[in-house]
Amino acid sequence: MRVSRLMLVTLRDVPADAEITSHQLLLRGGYIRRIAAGVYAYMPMMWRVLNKITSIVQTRMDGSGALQTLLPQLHPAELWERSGRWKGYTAGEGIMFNLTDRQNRNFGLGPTHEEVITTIISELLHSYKQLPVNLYQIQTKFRDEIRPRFGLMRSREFIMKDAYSFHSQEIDLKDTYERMNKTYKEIFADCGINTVAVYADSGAIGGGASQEFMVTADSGEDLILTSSDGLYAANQEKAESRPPKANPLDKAEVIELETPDQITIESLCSTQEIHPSQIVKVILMLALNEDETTQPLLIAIRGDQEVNETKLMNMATKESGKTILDIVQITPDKLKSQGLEQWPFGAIGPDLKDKLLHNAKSWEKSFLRLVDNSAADLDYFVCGANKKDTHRKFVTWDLLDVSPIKVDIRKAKAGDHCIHDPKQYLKECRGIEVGHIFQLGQKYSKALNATFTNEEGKQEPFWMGCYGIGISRLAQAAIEQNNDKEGICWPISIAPFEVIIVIANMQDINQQTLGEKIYRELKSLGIDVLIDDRNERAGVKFKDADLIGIPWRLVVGREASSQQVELMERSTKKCKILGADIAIKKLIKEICQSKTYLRTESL
RNA sequence: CGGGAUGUAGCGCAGUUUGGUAGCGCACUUCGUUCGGGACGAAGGGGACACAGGUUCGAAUCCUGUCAUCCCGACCA
Repeated sequence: MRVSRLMLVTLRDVPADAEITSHQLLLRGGYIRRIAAGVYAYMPMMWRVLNKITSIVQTRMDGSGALQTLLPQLHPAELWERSGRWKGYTAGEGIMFNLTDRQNRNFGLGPTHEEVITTIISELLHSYKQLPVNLYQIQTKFRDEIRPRFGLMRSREFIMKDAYSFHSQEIDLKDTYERMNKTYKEIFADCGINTVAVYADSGAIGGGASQEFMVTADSGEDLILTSSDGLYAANQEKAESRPPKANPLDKAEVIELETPDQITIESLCSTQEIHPSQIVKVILMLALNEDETTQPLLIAIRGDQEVNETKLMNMATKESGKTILDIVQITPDKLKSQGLEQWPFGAIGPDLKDKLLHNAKSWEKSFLRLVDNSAADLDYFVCGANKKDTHRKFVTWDLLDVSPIKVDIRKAKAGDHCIHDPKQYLKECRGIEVGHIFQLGQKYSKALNATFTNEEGKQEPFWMGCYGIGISRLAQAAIEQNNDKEGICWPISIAPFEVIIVIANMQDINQQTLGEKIYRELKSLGIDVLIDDRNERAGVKFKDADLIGIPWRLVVGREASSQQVELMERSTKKCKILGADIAIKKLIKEICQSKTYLRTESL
């Protein structure tokens, strides 16, 4: 390809609405154009990058035995109603774009494809003998993100590879899940990016075990906790740890403390000379259920610890048996609108009585009481007395006439000691999620009544797994991980071009002739080569080549008359003056090496 | 949706306080000189100043409303 024909438009200034490096470089290099919030056009060079990633993904997925398909983007609401996700995905802060057709039927624009694929498979496959299968597609997805940001990182229209596997037994699902885990590691390695596999919450997709693949980068939206020995890594949403040791409170008879205006842990501790770990703090929340009921939650946790909202959501769902849309705090306003008297916020103990709810207009009449292990393990502690400006000291759980459900809803933090080995502690870093694999189990097959006949001749819901990779996000994440102050340094396997030939001075006929000759030769060898034949000054061409990040740069300049060229590696800036023939040989060797690596690994 | 900020040429910005009919740098066009790290000179082209009302002899500037974009929280590949 010729730069003169590439409609290459690069920007010197950084567009004001781009915050992170990778987004700025994509815009400056002319790779993408914004059309609306979270909606981007992929320009020709970007499309080449996406195709390279796509092709790596296809090679590896095909190699793993998966079958490629293409599913519709327009989904009938009925399908989503059957799985029970229509409301959650469209109402309130739901992320599914939806519309009605001319017959007034509801449709959604596919944010994910479990419903569609499960329906198809259940219609098509009826026997365990036809299983397992693993189907994937590479396709544009739509999610009406509450806040699109960072260019392709969180866009509303994006390219994703998603795969769905169907099994007759759980063990077989686990097998495929492990194979996908391995395949993903190969895909990311092929793409030339470093990822960390972390344990993850399965979130809205639901189901059992799940793992995310993170590109580590300071701009990442997720917080990752890893153990110092490298054996454990998890998203903070999921991470488990040992709480720091509490400062034990000596045994004594319960006393009441006067604690005027000491409604925060800090003020309580400094005035009463106690340690946060000696307190059981109580947080009052409301679970807004899908069936439009509202369940008050009373959560107790040790004073020096914080609640992990994801874990809380999961435990509250499990214990209440209801689908929860959201969890919000109970505020004085909310009490008022329920026609309830005000509660002594700041001095509430785990034994707050259900009686206080009896006059509520629409809330459930008793608390769902959860206590985090950190608080449940305290022998003697300080807690609110359920009276304004009053706390109690030396309280025990036996004294309180309540039996909350013991759970882990504590937020693990950097510095906490690990579950698998108390000698190890957690460190934190940020990451960009580029892949996620899930063992869905039978969640969707049950909801959609998708069954097969098992070996005993009985109907059984399919065992399912699902596996996603954000293709367009991955492209940007690769830049976030590979750039310098001059621009992008694409890993060669996903670079839009492998080499750029820069003719330093187009006026010089020797340079032009030699440049064109090398261009033809590299092209005939199947190398993705770009030639900068623009009538620009050398400096401009060098700046552009650095900015757009082509891995190899071959400059045909002053030494062209003696067949000498300059070969530079973009990422290392290592540069050599070589005879043209030798430079070509070296290039072929370097580029083919990266390609054969790809092929041999996939066997 | 809540909190904060910004909308002036393709991009980056000034002008808004104190109303007087739009400017700078980059990019673009033409000519000349230059030609290995975003050249220089000269001459050009491009703007209903986000939109809609209002105040005024006169509005980018003042008032009201709307919309869009970005940042901080919930969502996720």
